[in-house]
Amino acid sequence: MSFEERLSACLRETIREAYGIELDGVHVERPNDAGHGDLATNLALANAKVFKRNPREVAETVAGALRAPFVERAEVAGPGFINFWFSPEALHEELGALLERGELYGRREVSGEPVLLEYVSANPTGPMHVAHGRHAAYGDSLALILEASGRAVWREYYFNDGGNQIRLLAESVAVRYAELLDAEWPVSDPDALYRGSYVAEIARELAREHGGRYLEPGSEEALGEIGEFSKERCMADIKETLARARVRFDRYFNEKSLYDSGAVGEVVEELKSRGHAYEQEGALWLASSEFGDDKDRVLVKGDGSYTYMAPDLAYHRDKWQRGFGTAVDVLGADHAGYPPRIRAGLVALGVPEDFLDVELVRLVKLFREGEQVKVSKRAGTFVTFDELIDEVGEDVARYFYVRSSHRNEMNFDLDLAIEQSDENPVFYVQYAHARIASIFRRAGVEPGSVKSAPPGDIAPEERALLLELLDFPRIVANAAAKREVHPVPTYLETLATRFHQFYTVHRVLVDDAAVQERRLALSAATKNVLAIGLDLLGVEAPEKM
RNA sequence: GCGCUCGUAGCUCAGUUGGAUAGAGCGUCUGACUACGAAUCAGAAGGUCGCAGGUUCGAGUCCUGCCGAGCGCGCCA
Repeated sequence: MSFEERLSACLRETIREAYGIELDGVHVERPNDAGHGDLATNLALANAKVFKRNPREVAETVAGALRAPFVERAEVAGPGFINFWFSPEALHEELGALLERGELYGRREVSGEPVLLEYVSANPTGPMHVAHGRHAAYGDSLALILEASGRAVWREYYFNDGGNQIRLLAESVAVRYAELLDAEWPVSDPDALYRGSYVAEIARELAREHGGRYLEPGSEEALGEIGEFSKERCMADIKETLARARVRFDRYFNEKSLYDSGAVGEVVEELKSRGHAYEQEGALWLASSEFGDDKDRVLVKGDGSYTYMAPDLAYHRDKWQRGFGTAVDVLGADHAGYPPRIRAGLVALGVPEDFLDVELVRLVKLFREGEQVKVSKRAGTFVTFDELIDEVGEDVARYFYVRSSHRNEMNFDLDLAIEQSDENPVFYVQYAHARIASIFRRAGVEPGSVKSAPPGDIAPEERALLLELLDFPRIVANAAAKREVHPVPTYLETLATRFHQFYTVHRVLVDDAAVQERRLALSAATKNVLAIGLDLLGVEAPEKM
């Protein structure tokens, strides 16, 4: 149990004894100002109405009556805050416990129902671009953070290969393919075609591998084959990029399999039989407005084909049937209208309303030389995730993406990212790790072998560093609960700062054996937490830089 | 028009149930390497937290209105 939790419990106990009052919870927090103690509480102020007494008087009473073995000193300050300082013995005990936990520090035992996390889910109609990169970095780190917080996570990538996107890709490739072979492929709408250079590349590969075998302009069958080929190429390319960015998935789920298994048809029939679908103007509608959506949605179009809603509902029902307790979809903010309608459909199918959670990731705005770059896949004016990694490297790319909240729009200045990539904050954090590794090399000690620290007075810089280290489990738990990744980089930068400050003032390798042992313990703990934290972000923790 | 989200330093961003003097990085300026890595540290400058009200002992945080930006409101996904 953390100091926060223990102190909070002690305070409730003290208040129960002193006033006979049972408070629901006592809020304890780390003050911004080190002069305000290691922990502080505003309980006397926050509960002034309950106590019906002057907050300062309550604070004095509580501070005087508190019995908490790890607290050395409690002081009343300001209008009624109580500030607490830990005893050196308790701090050393915590440091020892941290070292003992090793790489499991900050992790909770896995329990509860597994969560299915779906992210990226880019359709295989081209390479991943920088916005997909943000989804990949956020999703993968979120999965790691959820796992650290004790949730079992299954990662899934869903892609549409049943609709007309693939057909459009096929036509785009077919036109180029025909050109290569001095022929012409007729298309209904030339302006709708994809134009990126990858289209021509796929066409070249098609010609190289299969020659003129599919050169049957206008043939639907040939187009289907070209679509298959193109889709496979794009998917392979996407998987390669994901692997490069250290983004993992347990399963790639394709839309087509839902048609093949009959799941789509089943869902539509079930909605009909449950009385939540009706025919109108030649189409079949889902009565989603009965379940909180703004309006009803079309499930089956007038021409008999399904809208995306049908397979999507089949997919999400499949998630539910597979026994997951929660499904979290990571989607682009331009899909904001999606959650209410898909949730409505699920409720209509008898799936609990809170089964599906959605995290919307905001747009990535690209800038080049101060000017915004309009991204268009069809026009081919986009920057790929691969190109970004080429420029700045995997670590910078991943760190940069998750450093800011996914709920906010991100301005990505390419020139700045490239120019400043050697001053990126990720190196600041990595440097702290490498610096510590260097100390241990010099000392001839294995960091992992340090399991305890001798007690003794500690300097303010050491205390500040240690308190920061002890805050890590709370950071992970909060990040998981709020499904945010960015608190982790923020924390790591603060931790790195605490270490650099400590390092500047105190020498680790000194003659006094007890002092050296304690500082090595502190350094080993810092190295451990930095490595764990960076790992949650998919970033390397280097021994040397 | 209706709905949702957002607005914090020149730039990119943090800010823990509402708490004490709103913090980092980059950029600018000034210092610090003859013992463990200067990819570092110390300091300075830089803010009406979009604007105006309200609730509260206390508001960047909660409520209302306004201004500005983005997204949604398809038989597209």
